[in-house]
Amino acid sequence: MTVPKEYDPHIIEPKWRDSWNMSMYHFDWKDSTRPQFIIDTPPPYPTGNFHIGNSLNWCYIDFVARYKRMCGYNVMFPQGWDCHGLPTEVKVEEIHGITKNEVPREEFRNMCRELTVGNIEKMRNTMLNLGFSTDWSNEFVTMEPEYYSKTQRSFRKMYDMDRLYQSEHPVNWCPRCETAIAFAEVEYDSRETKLNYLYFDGLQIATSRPELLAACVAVAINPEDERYKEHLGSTVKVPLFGHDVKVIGDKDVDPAFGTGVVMICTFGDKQDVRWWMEHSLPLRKAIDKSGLMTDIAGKYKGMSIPECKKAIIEDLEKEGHLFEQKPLEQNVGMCWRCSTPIEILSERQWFIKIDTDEVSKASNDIEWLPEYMKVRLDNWTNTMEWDWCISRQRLFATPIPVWYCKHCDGVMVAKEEWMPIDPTQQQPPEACKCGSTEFEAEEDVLDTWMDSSITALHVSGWLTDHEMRLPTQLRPQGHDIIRTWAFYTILRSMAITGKKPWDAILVNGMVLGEDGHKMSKSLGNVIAPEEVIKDYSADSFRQWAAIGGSPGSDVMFRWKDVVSASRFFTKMWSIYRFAMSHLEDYEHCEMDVSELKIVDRWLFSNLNTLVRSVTGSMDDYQFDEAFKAVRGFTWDILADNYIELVKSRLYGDDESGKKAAKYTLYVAIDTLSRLLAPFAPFFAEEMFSRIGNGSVHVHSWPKVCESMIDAEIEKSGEFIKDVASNVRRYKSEHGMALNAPLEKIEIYGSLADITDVLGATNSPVEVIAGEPDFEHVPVNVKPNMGVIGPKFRGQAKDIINALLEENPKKIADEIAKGKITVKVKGDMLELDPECVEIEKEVVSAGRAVDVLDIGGVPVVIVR
RNA sequence: GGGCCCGUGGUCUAGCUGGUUAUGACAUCGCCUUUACACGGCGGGGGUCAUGAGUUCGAAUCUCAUCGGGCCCA
Repeated sequence: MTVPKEYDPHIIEPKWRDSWNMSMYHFDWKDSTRPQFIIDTPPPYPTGNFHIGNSLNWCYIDFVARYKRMCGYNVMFPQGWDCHGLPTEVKVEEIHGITKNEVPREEFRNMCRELTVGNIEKMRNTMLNLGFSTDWSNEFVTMEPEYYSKTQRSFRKMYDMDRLYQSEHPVNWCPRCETAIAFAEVEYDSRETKLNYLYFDGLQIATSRPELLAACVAVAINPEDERYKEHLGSTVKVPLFGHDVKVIGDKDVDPAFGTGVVMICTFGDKQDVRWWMEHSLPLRKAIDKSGLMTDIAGKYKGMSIPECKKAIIEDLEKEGHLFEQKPLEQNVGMCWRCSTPIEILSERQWFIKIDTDEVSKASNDIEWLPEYMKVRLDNWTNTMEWDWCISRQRLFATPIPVWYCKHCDGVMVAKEEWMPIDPTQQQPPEACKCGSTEFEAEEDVLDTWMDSSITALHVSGWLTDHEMRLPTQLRPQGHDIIRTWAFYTILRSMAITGKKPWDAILVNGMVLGEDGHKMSKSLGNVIAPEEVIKDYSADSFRQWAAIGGSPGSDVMFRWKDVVSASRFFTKMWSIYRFAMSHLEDYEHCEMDVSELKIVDRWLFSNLNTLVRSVTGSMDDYQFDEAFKAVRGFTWDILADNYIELVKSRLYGDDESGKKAAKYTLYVAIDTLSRLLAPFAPFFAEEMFSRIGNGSVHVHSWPKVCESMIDAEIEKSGEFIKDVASNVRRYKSEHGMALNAPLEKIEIYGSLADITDVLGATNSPVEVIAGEPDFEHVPVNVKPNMGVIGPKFRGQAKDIINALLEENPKKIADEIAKGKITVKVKGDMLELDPECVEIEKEVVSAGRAVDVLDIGGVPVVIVR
């Protein structure tokens, strides 16, 4: 049982990674004795790079999974991959030097699949290196038939429930990606643009989008606006294009903005859509799907939006319609993937009806950690105006399982038993109601959130032979996708099953770079978890994740945190090595408290307090608190004090004292390896491997032994510790070697057991009852605010001042008699002794000794 | 424009159901080779708790305002 001098994570971590039997982390579908703990793990997008933000979140998940497993839960920590999406399409085009339309649809989709498979492999590898206790028997891949058939079946089910419909409706459109996108995919950024003042016949209007003049369908004013009241209901001519539009009134028009007259276009922005619907205005499409001007733009047809804007402004100026331009700060909606400004186009799309009440109700029934994150979902839910557009004009995604009859206007939605199915590759096995067998396939595909919003259903066994185990217990995710993933998952779970998807949602923060900014390639502050593993270790990385901050808050990545993490392991290893050197032929068996020394019991009292507080912190998902407590105990209590105090016993001849110290060390090491297991699975396993049977990860979480927690023992132990450390300091201050003996140490108090004081100071110790034969001078009166404040309230301040002016000796004498009399503003007041504390100083009376005051007990050192 | 979070020694942070001397880490300075560890031990210096007002005997903690930072949304 040799313990190497140094802990080398680059040997130990791969050793355990490669030898662990991962089936110990599998969820048992048949087990009904243990409570289930199913985690709705986020399925990352397979970019091939498992980045630090993912890693932080996965560390949190793994802390929970390992902890719950040790506490006796039947834990499922599944792993999914959210494969579909545009970035992969773009990457494939780049790698193969093609555009998606140059190869057959299916071939292109295969190229995407191939790239994704490789990327998943790379990310899986990082996860294994980080020591996650993933349940690989519950892995899912959204592009695989097994999964996307569920996406398609969910489509069919919601269609049957009448929660899904097809309609022509304005949608957010990215002209670069040439697809519709949902509101959740729109990001806003402020840009400087110009507000153009134009003449519409006699009316002056202000617009930031003159290129949409061709799409102008009305002019609106505020009905209360006295300046324009007479124009209400009249008609004006649109400059350059010459079509007539009506002047309508709407209270949402801000009279203070521009001229107080706005033009309504189909569509310039979301407000236009509101007005368009409210006033039943006609539709004029001036921009096509590629972001080019259409026929109705006349001579501007075929121009891009910026080109058209420039040309129209020139023409307006030339013809005298433009009379002013002012700079305008504007928030522009952009595609979250490519940052292209979005347009609002009216297109035939598939939508899911949004029942905001249902979502709110479910959200109220879910525990939000931290709680304030719930507000973000509520704000989003309460401002929903349109339904969720779920169709996309892309290739690499779940096909919409629909055909259109070529002979009638019948829509054929695939039956569940036909799924998975790609309508562009297969014809429906049935004829249309009209008898025709000629169909046109729906070429649109589903929004990828349609795949990922059923993860909770998927992992809980929906549509399998297993018993359905919804709700899951925990959804861990970032706050950046509350309005998407969290919102859609709740919506879909409620719609399909009527159940909430999870009991609790744990929201993690973002990882910031060392400069305090969000990590991004352009700022050059990106750190890959693999770098940290290479330079330090996975356990050190995990420790950074644990102590960086409480979940929900953004966490800064700092190398020095990783360094101090690895120092902790060095320290722990050194403690471990020391303990093991004394435990070589140790056989563990239970020991009675009576056989333990005060210092041992002091250690046990602290250890059990530690277990209690760490357990509480873990239950509250406060990993930073939990780990800091473990670290504090290990370093301050175990290493700096306990070990120093028991060394003399361990090296000495007293067998019973030695045995007690060994027992204590053994239990401390065993307990610490279990407490560390969720955080540092490799290190804990290495520790445990020499003292326990099998993997620490299948053992139980330590239980608190309440009877070992004893305030009296802690006080005595603390006193011994203080004597030892004060004597240590005394020797240091007097230039003595720390193991140099003193002539004698006299303790004026009571102490049942001086063994460890003796050992730690290497000096004779005498405990003497009573007062030392030199002066014991009260030097300070300390009013006890906690007692005086609530008792005397308004008078408190005067009492305190009066006390401070009194002679400390007089007060001390009065305390001895049980009553303190003090003169406050002329009145004599009686106070209880508990109202003050007296600080005393021990003054040696000419003897050649030094006196230390340790917690009020005089300790005399004779050199 | 609305909502949410935050402002504590040089840096990061704990405390924030009000109570005496504000926690810890890193950095810094001084001392120390002590049979686990110098990636260590012991000790020191360094804080108008963003600002202002209010409530209170008493405010880092509660209330309001102001300033500053971040995030989400319109």
